[in-house]
Amino acid sequence: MDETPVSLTAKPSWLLTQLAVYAHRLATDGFGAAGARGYHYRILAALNEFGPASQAELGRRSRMDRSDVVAAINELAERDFLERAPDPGDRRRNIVTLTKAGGRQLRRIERALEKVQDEVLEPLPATDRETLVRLLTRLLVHHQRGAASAD
Amino acid sequence: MDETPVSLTAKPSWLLTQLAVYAHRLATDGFGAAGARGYHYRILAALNEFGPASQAELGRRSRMDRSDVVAAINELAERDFLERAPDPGDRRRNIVTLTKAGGRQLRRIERALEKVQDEVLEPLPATDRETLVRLLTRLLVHHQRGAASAD
DNA sequence: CGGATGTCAGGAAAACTGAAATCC
DNA sequence: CGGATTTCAGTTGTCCTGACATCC
Repeated sequence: MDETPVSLTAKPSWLLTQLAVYAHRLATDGFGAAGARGYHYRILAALNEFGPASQAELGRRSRMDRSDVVAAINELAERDFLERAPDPGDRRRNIVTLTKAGGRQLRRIERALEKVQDEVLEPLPATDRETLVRLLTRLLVHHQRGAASAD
Repeated sequence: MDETPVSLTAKPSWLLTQLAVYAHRLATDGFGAAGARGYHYRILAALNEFGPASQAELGRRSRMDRSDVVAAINELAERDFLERAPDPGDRRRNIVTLTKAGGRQLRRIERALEKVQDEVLEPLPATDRETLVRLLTRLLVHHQRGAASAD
């Protein structure tokens, strides 16, 4: 059980692939500890960030397919984490709203994710963590623009 | 089709989740363009980085389950991208070796991934890209240590 | 009519579990 | 014996496609 050979000349693609696998494993554990899965977190977080929305709009904001939104919302509604009501102004749509229990569940998931985060970012000092978050934010803002909306 | 509402106060977990989905989508496209998938890339890259290895060792280095290594190696061997020979010193093991065609396939995949990378990193200037890669490298080196080896 | 929405059926790739046979 | 390796069978969660009925 000796040291792992770690290549320092590895391509960024390899870096990202390996880190993504590792982070995904930890995140899955975090979701499980909160009695949830990734789709649940993304729906709840989108509702909390941007307020009530139609299912299609939720799909855009959380980068989920509409068909998967249906299933996830069914599961969340069954546990009273959100409410689904017909839109009086547009009979095609359902307006999805976060409930108080849903807010509590979201905070539970976020606490689990913060643990995961600390674990992943453990080798970096605080300033570097901030730098990393700042860079990732810029990436997301750029790529999110024009991906959703049209409500 | 107006602007997407982008929250700048979003939690890092939300950031990472969204970016991971986006990057995964692009990476899948890249793999497809090269006639491969993620598991193939990870096996080929691990062979190229660290040289011939047993299947179990390959699984550790590429963070793959041993059972998935079997299937991926079957598919790669069928296309002559690698060779699987019994280890004369340990009859439990197969020694997997990258072929010339496998090296070419790896470079094809890497070219596709570089395109994806440029697309993802597009909003960042060169210095910020270097910073990001440096931070990610530090994370991977830290988390890789003690995850594999024992050959 | 085109376009958006909600819904359902199903597929592909990834990550994982459990078990068996073989060998050190 | 315990432990490692290869292999197979099967499960779960994610991402995606195609289709349909409904409504703007």
